[in-house]
Amino acid sequence: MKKRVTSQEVATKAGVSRTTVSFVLNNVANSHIPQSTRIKVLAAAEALGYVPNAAAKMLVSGQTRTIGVVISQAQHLAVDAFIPQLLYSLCQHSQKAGYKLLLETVQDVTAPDAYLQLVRGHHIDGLVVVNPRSDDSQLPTLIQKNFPVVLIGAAFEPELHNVATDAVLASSLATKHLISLGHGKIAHLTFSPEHYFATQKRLLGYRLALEQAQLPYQKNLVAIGNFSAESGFMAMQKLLKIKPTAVFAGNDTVAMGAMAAIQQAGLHIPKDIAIVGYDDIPTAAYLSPALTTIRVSAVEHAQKAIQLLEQLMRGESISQKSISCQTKLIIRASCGARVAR
Amino acid sequence: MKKRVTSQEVATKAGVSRTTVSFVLNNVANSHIPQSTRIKVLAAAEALGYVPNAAAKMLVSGQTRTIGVVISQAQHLAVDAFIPQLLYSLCQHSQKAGYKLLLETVQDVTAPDAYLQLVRGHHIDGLVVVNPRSDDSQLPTLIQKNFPVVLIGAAFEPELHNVATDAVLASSLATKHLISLGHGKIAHLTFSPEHYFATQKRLLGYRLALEQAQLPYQKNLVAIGNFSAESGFMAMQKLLKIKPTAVFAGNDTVAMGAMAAIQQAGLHIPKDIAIVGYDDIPTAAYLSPALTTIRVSAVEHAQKAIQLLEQLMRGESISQKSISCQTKLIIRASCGARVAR
DNA sequence: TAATTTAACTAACACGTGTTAGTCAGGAGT
DNA sequence: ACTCCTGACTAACACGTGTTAGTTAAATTA
Repeated sequence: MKKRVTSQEVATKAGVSRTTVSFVLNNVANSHIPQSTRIKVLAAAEALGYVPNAAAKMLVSGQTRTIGVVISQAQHLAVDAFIPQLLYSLCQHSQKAGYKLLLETVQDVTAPDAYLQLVRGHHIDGLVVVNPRSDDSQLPTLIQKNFPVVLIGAAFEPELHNVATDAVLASSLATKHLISLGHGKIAHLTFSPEHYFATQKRLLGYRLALEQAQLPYQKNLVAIGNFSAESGFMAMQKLLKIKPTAVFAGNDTVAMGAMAAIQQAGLHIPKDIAIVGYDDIPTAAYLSPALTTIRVSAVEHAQKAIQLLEQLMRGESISQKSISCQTKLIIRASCGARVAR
Repeated sequence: MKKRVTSQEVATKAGVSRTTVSFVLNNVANSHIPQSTRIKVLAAAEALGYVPNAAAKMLVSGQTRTIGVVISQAQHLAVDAFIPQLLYSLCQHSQKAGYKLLLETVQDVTAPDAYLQLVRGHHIDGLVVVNPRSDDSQLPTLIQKNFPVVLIGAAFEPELHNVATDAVLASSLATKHLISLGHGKIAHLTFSPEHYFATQKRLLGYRLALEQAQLPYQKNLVAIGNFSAESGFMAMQKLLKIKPTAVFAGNDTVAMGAMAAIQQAGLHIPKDIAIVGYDDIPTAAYLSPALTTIRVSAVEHAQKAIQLLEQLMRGESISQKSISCQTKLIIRASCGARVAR
């Protein structure tokens, strides 16, 4: 049945006090334990298969060694291929730093303060929020209470610590690439509704590139996606009526939907319409044609976010609240710059 | 700074004992609390923003209200689109049942008993293992100790509780569909190495269908994938040398890679080579051509797994250890049965 | 030799909660 | 008048750990 081994049992078996057991197992400095007893204790613990009770440890230490991960608007997880990559890397790096990962998803309909309960109940020591919404009013409250929070994706308030790419720059780069290939009627397909900050930034980069090339910004050349390939497909069908010669898509998943819409309309990529995506998800290179896209490193985001969060949890004050990750334009066949994979 | 509110403070503020506070907040039956004091306590708790300390609650109750999710060979998460769908649904349903989700990934190189620490340290009340490996020796040990474990994907030992589809049947169905379209030289591309039980089952279904149609089983028509589109691409390149007229892929992600390899070789899908996938990931309908595939409901898997796990955690004994989920053949353009999406 | 330090160890408290066993006043029953 | 019950409430223990403040005996120092 349930056989829980306590440190008391280890102590009894080793013929010492519980305190000594604790000193040995936690390698407490200045505790003057001779090698002989140390070995006795370790042997007893091993023999009994002792593992300290997590709850008791949390209670006494006030720390949970657990990081909460909030994915706002949870359905992304199932639909957008970038989030899983991020989650995987977060898992890796937090594990390496000795932290567990508590996954929390937030629906639109649900009260958005679900993760607040985790904090108040002392379930977690720190929080990572993926793709935060600019209308999330709870986050500033947390920061104000000095709780360690790191955002992945653009921060909408200057006091928030965050890890992100320069999305404006990257989007402008992608758009300029299309301009340099001679396109003048370039559409933009967002990957999410406009109240997401990341979407606002990509849209801005697109506009900036047009502006610098002295091309007019036409509002009807912008279509709104909603994370899924399906939303990309439908949005592209609307765009096709205006006959753009190129599309810059807000992420690779909606780009896939857009490509399907273009091809179903009997048009050729990139001959009739060129397309550039964003994220470089693992399957991007294996589409037909292979997708030109902005490479964003999920690994780098995760690693830097965990590192930043660790500093915050240790109570260190951070000078630079905003950390930037590199991006790179990966040229494949879908933009028409070259045909080879 | 850190302002943690205890039940003692609530008691003091309400002018009652801590015990009374506990009775009110936990709605303990037969505790004879009049409405007047009940209101006082609730008001005080509300005013102070009291949230019970999770660690203390765990310690005294012995329960954590947390479910562990183990993803063996973690990189799947980043690469195979079915796992995120599953994870999302697991999140949904466990949340609904009042449980938190602790995410644990297991590498091949890492000691596979990482999740064992979670169990022994009483971090979690139950465990869900996604796509277990048949060579995982720790799982039977856990079951033996009566710890609640549910596998998603085929169970490799009869005593293990599991939720899965009849993969043999579904794979046979997919293969038979290709046979019915007149194909005689049908290749199979696995989605993972053969020591995964799910892969063994899909391979078996493929062989059974060939057998029933009196087609020979040729070992060189089977190529081994490794979860990613990239692995599918490379495996397909090998298969192309043998010139099959159809391919049954072990999942949609490797199918994507295979499609890229076929098209890059200048061949047409489905005219030259037909292809059928497995899983029906959200983007399957938006490939070029749209992918014919076996639809597996991640939602159904997750829902049934959580339900089963709940029963186990409540200590109920289960009569039926193996729970089956439905599958369905979704016919799209890639098999050539019809051209329309 | 007496005083002080030090190595080796432990008793006891704190963490915040759920729960059992019990106290106390007042009303009902005989 | 005495017992018995019951509504309203609480003191005190248990959960398993980390840690502080001691307690011995031996070793070092004055």
